[in-house]
Amino acid sequence: MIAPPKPARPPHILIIEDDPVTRATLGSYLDSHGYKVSEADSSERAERILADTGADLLIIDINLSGKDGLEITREQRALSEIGIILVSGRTDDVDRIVGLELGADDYVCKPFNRRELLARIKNLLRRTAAMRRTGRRVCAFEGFTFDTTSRQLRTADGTAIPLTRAEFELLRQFVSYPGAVLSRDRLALSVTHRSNDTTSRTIDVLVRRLRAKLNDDPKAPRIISTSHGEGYVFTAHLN
Amino acid sequence: MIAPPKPARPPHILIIEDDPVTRATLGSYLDSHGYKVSEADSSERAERILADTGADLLIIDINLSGKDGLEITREQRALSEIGIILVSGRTDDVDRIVGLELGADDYVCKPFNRRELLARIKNLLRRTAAMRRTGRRVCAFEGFTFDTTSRQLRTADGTAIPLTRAEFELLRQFVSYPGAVLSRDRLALSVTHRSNDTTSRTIDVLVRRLRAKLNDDPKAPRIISTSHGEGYVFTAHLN
DNA sequence: TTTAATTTGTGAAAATTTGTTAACAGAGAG
DNA sequence: CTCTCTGTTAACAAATTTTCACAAATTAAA
Repeated sequence: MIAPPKPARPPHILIIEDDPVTRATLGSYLDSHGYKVSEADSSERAERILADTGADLLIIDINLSGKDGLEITREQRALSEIGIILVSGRTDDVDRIVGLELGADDYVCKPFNRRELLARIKNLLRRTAAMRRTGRRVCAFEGFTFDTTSRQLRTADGTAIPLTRAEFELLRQFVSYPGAVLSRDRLALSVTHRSNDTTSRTIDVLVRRLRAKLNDDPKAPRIISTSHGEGYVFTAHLN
Repeated sequence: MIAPPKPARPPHILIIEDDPVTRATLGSYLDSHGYKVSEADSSERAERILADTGADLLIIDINLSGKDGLEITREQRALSEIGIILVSGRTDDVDRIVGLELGADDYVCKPFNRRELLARIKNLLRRTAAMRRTGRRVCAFEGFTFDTTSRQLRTADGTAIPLTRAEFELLRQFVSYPGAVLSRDRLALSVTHRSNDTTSRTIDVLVRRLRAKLNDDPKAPRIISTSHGEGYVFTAHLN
């Protein structure tokens, strides 16, 4: 068995805020403190970013047009243990309590002190990092989230796509070694229970089925590419 | 090898507050919500309690005579990852920021809303749960609570679901090793003491009955997933 | 460029494993 | 002793995985 490499990367913070000034100011402040920052002006954009790249922590303005911050909180908390900090323009007890009871980790009112928010972010990331270690490992790519603990693959809108054991093992291998060409032999090692000879088409058939579930066209693959004569490569952008 | 049952505790909250009225009011409120509550009027008594019984979460008044709340925060954070919520009579930006930067998870100002504080406590305990999980006797998942001491399974509304001995042993194995694939052989070992019977369908039938009691659809399982050719996995996330 | 050799994609059948129902034996309670 | 409940087994249905035959694509050679 091969140990999965764990590249150290800065925590990824997604700011969901429709006021451009607040968003940009906060974004550059967090960026200057070494975080990877993404910005979204609506729930749709946010969901897109989460599906594509995932995030470690969400900073959500509660007063968004369209789907509001509380709704996003409810949905995301149902899907994962991601850190959530709500930001509101009003000092409203009801909003605050509802937000916290939906599972938001924190609630700060504008105008907030940036240094205070940074301290809260640090503490929350420490907590969620600890949880990630003992808990689940989930990654996101091309509009899918893949949770290796609950063995679930979901689309951006949260629909679960059932995977068979072999499909799950295969995808787990791929996301563990993104960008690396994996030979059929090696893939078979983690997927199959039988001793496979070189003429076996098992992996090819499995790749085909997995591609179908990922809506990946074999003639122009974006997620699992074929490396002729060598094997297959996971070519989607991870996290 | 079957893991021996270890002692469980409901979350233990230690209130460090020198005003007797605030302390007693908050204490009985949290007690009525099912937490184990201890009270201390000084850092000395708090340290004594922590040394004697430990705690999962500290609620600390920042303005204590003698060693103050910030000092306690610094010391405890150096010692452990215990949850810390600071309470202050003043709305003071400096105190708040210093407290948070020392590693306090939260900071609330008096007069605080009890329901809000309860929500914050719940969220924080959920975050620190991963660290306390080792050796729990009671666990919760997907709307169920499972008590390995009283051998009871309950739904969210408190309805008891009777489990047979075999079903109980099976579920205990699953919650003891969440996310791990458990072979039929191993499961059979803990359920009955007849092992190495490859043609037996006993475990399958038991899993089916357990799934039925947990309302888990075998075609899209969320709690007990099948790992074809290997066994079964507990895939719900433990709260 | 054309052709041959090799590799990959595809659909479906075969082999294997799991899900389901019902019946059966034995332990324990009354 | 009879009755109920639990665990086990058998038989068959359904799902998963492997194998196979052949089409399509890619590479190498002429």
